[in-house]
Amino acid sequence: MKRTHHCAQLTPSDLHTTVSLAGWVDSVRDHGGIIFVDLRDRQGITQVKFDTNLRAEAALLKAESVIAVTGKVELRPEAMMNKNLPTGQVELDASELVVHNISETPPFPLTDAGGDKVNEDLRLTYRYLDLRRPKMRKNLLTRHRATKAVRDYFDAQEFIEVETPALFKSTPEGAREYLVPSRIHPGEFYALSQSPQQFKQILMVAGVEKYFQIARCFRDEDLRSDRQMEFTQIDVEASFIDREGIYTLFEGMLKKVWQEVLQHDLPTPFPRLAYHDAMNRYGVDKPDTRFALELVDLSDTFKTSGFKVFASTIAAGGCVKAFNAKGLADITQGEIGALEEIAKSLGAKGLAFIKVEAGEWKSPIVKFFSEAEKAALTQKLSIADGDIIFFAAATWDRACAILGRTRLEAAQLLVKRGRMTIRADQWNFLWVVDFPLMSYDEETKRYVATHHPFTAPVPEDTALIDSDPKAVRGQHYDVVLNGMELGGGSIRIHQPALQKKIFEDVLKIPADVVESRFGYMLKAFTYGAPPHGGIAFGLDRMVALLCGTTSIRDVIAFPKTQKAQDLMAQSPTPVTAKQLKDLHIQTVIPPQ
RNA sequence: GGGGUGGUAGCUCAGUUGGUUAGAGCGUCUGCCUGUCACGCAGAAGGUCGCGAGUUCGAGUCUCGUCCAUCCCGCCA
Repeated sequence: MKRTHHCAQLTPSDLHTTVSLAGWVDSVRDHGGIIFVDLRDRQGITQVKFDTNLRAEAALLKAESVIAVTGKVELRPEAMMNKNLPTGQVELDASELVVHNISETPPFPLTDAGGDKVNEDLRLTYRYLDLRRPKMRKNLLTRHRATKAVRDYFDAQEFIEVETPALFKSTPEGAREYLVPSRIHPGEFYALSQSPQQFKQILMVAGVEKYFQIARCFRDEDLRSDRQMEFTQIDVEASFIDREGIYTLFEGMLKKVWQEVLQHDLPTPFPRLAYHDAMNRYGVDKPDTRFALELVDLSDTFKTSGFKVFASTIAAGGCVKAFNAKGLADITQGEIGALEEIAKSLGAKGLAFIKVEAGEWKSPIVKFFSEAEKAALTQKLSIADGDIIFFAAATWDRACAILGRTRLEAAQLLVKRGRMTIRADQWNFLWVVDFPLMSYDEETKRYVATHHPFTAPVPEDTALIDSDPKAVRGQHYDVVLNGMELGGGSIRIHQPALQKKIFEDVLKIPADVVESRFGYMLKAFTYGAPPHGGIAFGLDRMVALLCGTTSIRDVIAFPKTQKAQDLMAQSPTPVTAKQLKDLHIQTVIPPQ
C-alpha cells in the first residue's frame, strides 16, 4: 500500500475520494462499536474511523504503532468537527489496514507538555522517541531552515563552501583536542579539528577569496548546556575585507536567517560596545542588554572614605563598583546567601548590600558612610524605596566578574517576582569590539592571545607591541545575543614577519616549536598572502535561541550528556586488544 | 577538580518529628461502550524508595561514601 497523501493534507475538497495514509498511531479511542485512530506523520494528524469488520484488528493497535490505511474521505457530522485540527472537518473511513509494527508502550509521554517534564537522561536514552515529539521535530526543522538560509545567503554573496579536514595535526595551544592514533605511523597522532582556522587562512592564500563552511568542530573540554564536545560552526573567511566589511556581511546573514526562520526583520546595523565598556557596564564581555541593572563605578566616591574596606581596595589599585537591583529589597535571606556563595566563588570576600525599605537604608556597612557619600550613592544609582544595592570592592576584573554574575542572578529573581520581563523573542544583537590583543597569564607568567595568535593588532596600536603589549587592541569582534556569545572573529595577520614576531617575541613560543606547528603557515604567507579576516559562529547556539531554548542539546539530534556519553548508543566503550595493537597504543586502565 | 539542585510505581510527583500495610494523577492491563478527539465508565496489576555502608528497637526520612542527570565555577587559543 503506497500512501497518496500526508496526514495534514485532507480537506472537504477531497470528499469521497479513496486515499491511503501511513504513519504512527497517535492515539486510539475505542468506543466498542466504533474506533477512532489519530494517525500521525511528519506533517500532521488525520482521524481514521474503524466501524466495519476492521474494528477488531484496529482494537489491537497501540500508541506509536506504525500502520497504513486506505479508505474514503468523509465529512464529519457537523457537531463532531474538530477546530483544533487542520484536518478536523474530515475523517478517513478505513476500508483497508496494514499493520507494519505494533509498538511497545513508550517509556514516557510523547507530548510536548509531558515530554518536557521528563528527566533528560530518559529522553536521551530513547532519543528516537523524544524526536517524535512535535517540539523536537520543529527544532530539527528550524535547524534545517536556518542552515539552508545561511548557505543560500553566502552563495548569493559569491562565497563558496569548501570542506576542510576533520583530521588535523595537534596544536596544543587553546582547547584540549581529541587525539586520533595513526595506524600507519606508529606512535603518532592526528587531532580532530577544533576549528578550520588555519585551513581557512590557507584558503585565502590559495586565492579562494570568499570561503564559508558549515563546519563540525571538536573540543575535549567539559560540557555545558551551550557546549558539546562536537558542535557546528558557520565558518567564514574573506580576503580584502576590513572589520566594517565583516560586520555588514554578517549582519546581512543574520537578517536573512531571522527573516527566513521567524519572518522577523532584524534591525541593522547592530550596536557596538567596546570590551572595556561592556565589562564596566555589565560585568561581562557578552552582556545581556535586554534589561538594565547597569554597574556603576564608585571608586571616586569612596577614594577617601572612612570605610576602610573600600578605601584600601582603591588605594591598592582596585575599584569599588555597585549596581541597583531595582525593586528587589524583599529578597530573602536564602537568596542573599546564594548570591554571596556565587560572589565568593568568584573571589569576593563577601557581598555587601544596602536594602532601602520605608525610606530607611538597612545594611551592615551603611554606618561607615558619610552623608556626602550617601548623597552620591543616591544620585549615581538612582536609589529609591524598595531597591537593593550590591557592592563589590576588588581588582577591576574581579569586581566586574562578581557584579556581572550577581546582576544576572538578581534579574532572574526579579523575573521570578514578576517585576521584570526578559523576552526570549527580543533580539538584542551587538558587536563587542576593541578586545585587548593579549592578556597576561599569571599562572604561566607570560602573555597569551586573548582570541588566537593570528589576530591582527589595531594599526594605531602596533607600535605598542614591544613596550606595552596589554595595551594593544586586536582587530577582533564578538557577536553577542541576549547574553550569549554566538561567535567571534578578527582581521588576521597576513605579514609573515609580524606573525612570527607575535609567536616568538610576544607569546614566547620557542622558534623551533613555532616552526614545527605553524611553519607551513608562515611559509604559505611568504607566497603572497592577501589581507583577510573572518568569523566563526556557533550554529547550535543560534538555532537554540531561534527555537526559544538556551540548551543546544535541544537542537542537536543526538547530543552527549554532561559526562560526555551517548546514553542511546552507549558510547564511549572499551575497545578490543587487537584494535589497540593495530594503533600501537596501550591503555593504562586494562580493557574490561 | 569544585559548588548547587534532583533521583520514591512505566512517567510526573507527594510522603509531616525516624514509627502500622509507602500514596496520588497520568499511563498500562482486563471488561463494557457506534461519534470520540486528554473519550467515558467499572475493575486490576504495578515499588531493590539510585546503589553501598553506618546510627537506631525501628530509616524513603538522619550520617558518610558512591553512581547518574542537570545547572554553574574552573576549562572552552
